[in-house]
Amino acid sequence: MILLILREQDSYGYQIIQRIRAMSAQQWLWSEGMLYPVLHRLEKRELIEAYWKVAESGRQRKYYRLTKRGRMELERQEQQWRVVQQTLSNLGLGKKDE
Amino acid sequence: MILLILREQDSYGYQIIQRIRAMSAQQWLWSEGMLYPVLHRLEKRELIEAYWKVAESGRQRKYYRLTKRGRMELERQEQQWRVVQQTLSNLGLGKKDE
DNA sequence: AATCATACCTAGTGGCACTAGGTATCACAA
DNA sequence: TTGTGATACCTAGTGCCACTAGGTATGATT
Repeated sequence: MILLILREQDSYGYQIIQRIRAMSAQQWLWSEGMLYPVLHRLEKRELIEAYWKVAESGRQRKYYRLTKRGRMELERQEQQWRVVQQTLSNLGLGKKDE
Repeated sequence: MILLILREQDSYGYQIIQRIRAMSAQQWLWSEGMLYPVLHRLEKRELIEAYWKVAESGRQRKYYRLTKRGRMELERQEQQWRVVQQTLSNLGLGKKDE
């Protein structure tokens, strides 16, 4: 999800959480304590990279950018996702119990 | 996935693995070491229940049956799944990088 | 008799999801 | 001016669980 968000545009932790919350119709309320370790892990794997930037508000924000490796990883995961979807669909997901 | 399989019909460990393998076009190769602990956990949560049965082959097999609670849990998870799908779709999953 | 497929199982490890904190700045109200 | 809420970053600790790597046993095939 983070990689998807960063493919749209560079973003920062707090905003990523808001975005997920909004896109899930308030169904997913990711805590910050969850997010930042994930971001750092993604950075370590060189799927994303960080840079500091001062917003118009005057606040420092740590923006993240998708790297080339990140883009490749995202494609790999989209492929995997299709397998998951296809498999669950084959197993009758969504169909009512007869 | 296990609950989905058991909604179709009662099944046993070894067969469940084969089924997942087949339904995923050989993309998912679940090990038995993975499966059995999960089955036991589901049983403990009373989402499934086990019974021994002798197959025509003469072998003892431990069949699992979906319980009422299991059926309810499966519906809950299908709901969750729709949220996940919708959210990822909203975030542009599947769309090519522009 | 050996090997393969079937059929069940447990122990151990490492990673990670999640909770529960902490720090700091800015805006705004009491 | 202090206190509250939103913004914005972070770490430590716990406990579960995904996964690997084993083990046992039977029936069928070679």
